This record gives sequence, C-alpha cells and structure tokens, in this order.
Amino acid sequence: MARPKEFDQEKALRKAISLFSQQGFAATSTDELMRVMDVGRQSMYDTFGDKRALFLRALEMYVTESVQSIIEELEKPGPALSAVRNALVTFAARNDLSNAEGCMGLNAISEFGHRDADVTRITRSAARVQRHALMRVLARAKSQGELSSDADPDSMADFFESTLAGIRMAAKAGKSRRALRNLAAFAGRAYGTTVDREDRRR
Amino acid sequence: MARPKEFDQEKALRKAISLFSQQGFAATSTDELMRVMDVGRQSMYDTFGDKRALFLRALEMYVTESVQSIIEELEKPGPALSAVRNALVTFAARNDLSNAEGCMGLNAISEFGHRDADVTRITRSAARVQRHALMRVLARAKSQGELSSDADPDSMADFFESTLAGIRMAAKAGKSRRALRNLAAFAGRAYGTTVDREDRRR
DNA sequence: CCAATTCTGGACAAAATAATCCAAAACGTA
DNA sequence: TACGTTTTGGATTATTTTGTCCAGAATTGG
Repeated sequence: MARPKEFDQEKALRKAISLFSQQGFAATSTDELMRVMDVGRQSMYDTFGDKRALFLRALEMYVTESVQSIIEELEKPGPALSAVRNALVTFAARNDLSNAEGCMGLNAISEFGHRDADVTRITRSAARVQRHALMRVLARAKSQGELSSDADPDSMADFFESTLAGIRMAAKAGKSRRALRNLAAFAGRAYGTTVDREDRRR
Repeated sequence: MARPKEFDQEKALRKAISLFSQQGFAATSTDELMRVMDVGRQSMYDTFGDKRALFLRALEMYVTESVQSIIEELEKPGPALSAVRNALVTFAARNDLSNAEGCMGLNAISEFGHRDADVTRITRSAARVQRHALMRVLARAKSQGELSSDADPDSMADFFESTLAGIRMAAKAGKSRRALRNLAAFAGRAYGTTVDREDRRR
C-alpha cells in the first residue's frame, strides 16, 4: 500500500511517560514532547489525537505496567505476609525510582485530583485491580494463620498502598536507593512481629 | 499618607494555596487566582511580583505551617515513641486532608522535581527542620530504652516522612477520614511491639 | 517504473495566558 | 476640604502554546 506505518509507537509513548512524569501535564508543551519523542508534529497529532489524548494513553500504559509488576510480586509463592513485605522491598529497588523521575500516576492525581473524569477512571481502575490482588494475598495470610485476629485487612491494604506512594515520593525527593530499601523493610514490620522468624526461614 | 494598604494578604495567600494545592502551578491561571483571591490584577502584581513569586510565597507559608504543626505533635510529653505514633494519627485526622485538596508541598515536588532551585530550597529547608525534630524524638526514645538496639533511627525517620506522604496521597485519592486514621495507626505498629502496652497505659 | 498512500517538516492560524499601562476612585493626613 | 499617595479594574500588548494546513519526500505493491 504505502509507507511502512509510522515510527515506534511504544517507544515514543515511553518517552512521553518520562517527560510527563517529570513535569506533569500542563507544564509539558507539545514542542517539548515532539523533541523528546522524536516525532513530527503532524505525526503526533495523527497518531494520538491531541496532547490530552496522548497523556491519557501514556497514563494508561504506565499504571497498567506498574500495577502488573506489583501484582507479580504479591503472587509469588511462599508465606503470604512475606510476599507482601517483599513486594515493598522489591518495589523500593526498582530502577525507575532511582532517577527521581517520579510516578506518573501520583503525578496525575496530584495535578488533576478528581476533577478530570478520564484521569480518575484510569487511575481508579488500576487501583482496583491492584487492590483486588492485595486483598487476595491478605485473605490467604489470614487463612493460613499468619495474621492475628485483630488485624483489619482493609487497613492493612490501605497501609500498603500508602507505603508505595510514600516510597515513590521519597524517591522523587531524592532519597538514595539504600534509604528506600531500608524504609521499605521497616514498613514491613507493621505487618506483624513474625518478621524475624520468617526472614530466617528462607 | 494614603490609602489603607491593600487587602488581607494572608487570607489571599491561603486562597492561593488552596488553588495551587488542587491544580499545581502550571495549570493555574492568573485569572483564576485573581478570582479566587478576590484581588485585582494590578494589586496582585504589585503585592507579589508575578505568578511565580506568588507561588513561592504561598509554598513557603504552607510548608512552614505544615511542618510546625507536626513538630508540635512530636514534642508532646510522654513516651517518645507514643509521640511519634500519635503524630501520625493526629496528622491523619487533620481537617485540611478531608477535602482532598492535596498537599501543596508534595504537589510542588511532583511538578518541579528538583529542576527548580527556589522550590527545592523551600521544601528542603522545611524538610530539614522537621527531620531535626524527628531525630531528636527518636534519640530520646533510644535513650529511654524504648527502641531495640537494632533499630536504625535514619530508616525510622525516612519511614515516618514517607508515611506522612502516603497519608497525604491517600487523602488526595479520596480515602475516608476513618481509613486514614486506621492506616496511620497501623503504620505505628512498625515502631515496635510495645504499642499495645503503651496505648493501654494512657 | 508508476501510482497510491502515508509520513514529514515548516509555515500558519487561532486561542490562551502572562504581564503592563493608564485613568479613575479611595483613603489618610494636613 | 484638598492634596498626595495608593489601590483598583479594565483595556491592551506581547508571548506562549495548541492545533491545522500544505506541499514535498518516502515507501510499498502492482
């Protein structure tokens, strides 16, 4: 038919994610996006629609992958609580945290709050999926007697999510990778006093 | 001399803080600021310089007050670790968190990262002051034997700050006041297993 | 080699936004 | 009351930024 259909869309999106993560939506100009994505203006508009649509596409891609990688950690075999604690530590060690780029998801929530329906839909949806996996692991922990009876799964889940957010912000604030790891490990303590025993078991 | 010197600067600044907290810097137009602050354009420029200077003034006011109120909690009498845990719970109950307005400090870090020297100076300076108070309380905890010997004050402090950030984000994400409180209480568990005993003591 | 189609890049139009200007009103003080 | 100073608000300008247009180049299939 014709010319081989555009540039590498996924790569371009990743560049956009990087830029949006650093500066947010409003502060990022289309000129800057073009330059970083290495795409002509027309190509950009043809492919993605407009700046806002591009942002939403990028956001969706980002949160989906982000949630995915956390769920993978949560569903690792072994004691359920260990998986939870480990997910925190592993998350703290992620490469993309060390460059202080920031989390596009948090960024979007920061910037838009809940006044943008599309943004809210995307972040909420991803959060729901993650929450689901989280509650499943916690239920498993409970059924296997890892949790004391007074432990409230909802609060534990809220705490988990909040810890992730805290780690992300600490990373953006410039904390060292080691500090992030220690912080995550320390947060794990909240999940019960069985930490030491389980850690030794491995 | 002349006319009675302007409007209520502090009130206007608070309005500006509210708006910036919700939308960030770039997404907030001067028109919107004028309307919300209830100040004429010229007055605004005369009084604050320009949009950026206004933002910095507002940011400084916000983080100073925010840090101040946390330090007050941290320095309350009683067992040091209780003060730390209590600071988290009290923070989670703050009124300004329930309206999902968001934290201007986090917002600023999200939006600017460290590419803006002035913003960085303001947030860093406030963080340093808070950190100082925090380390003092933790040192007191250690000297009074509330901390096990393997506890690392730096990690504990990082965790504390990270928890605050997590609570703020959870609030902005729309979590209920009760959820925030439970989350904060749960985070407190990380500071040692003496929770129950100390709580009962009161 | 030709044709159809898509990409590319620069120029351009339109809108939004930051910041300045200016004249009139408000106010304290003499 | 009258003067000098300051605030106020609208009009205006300049700049930035988003999005479109258009013509030429590139590429695949017949």
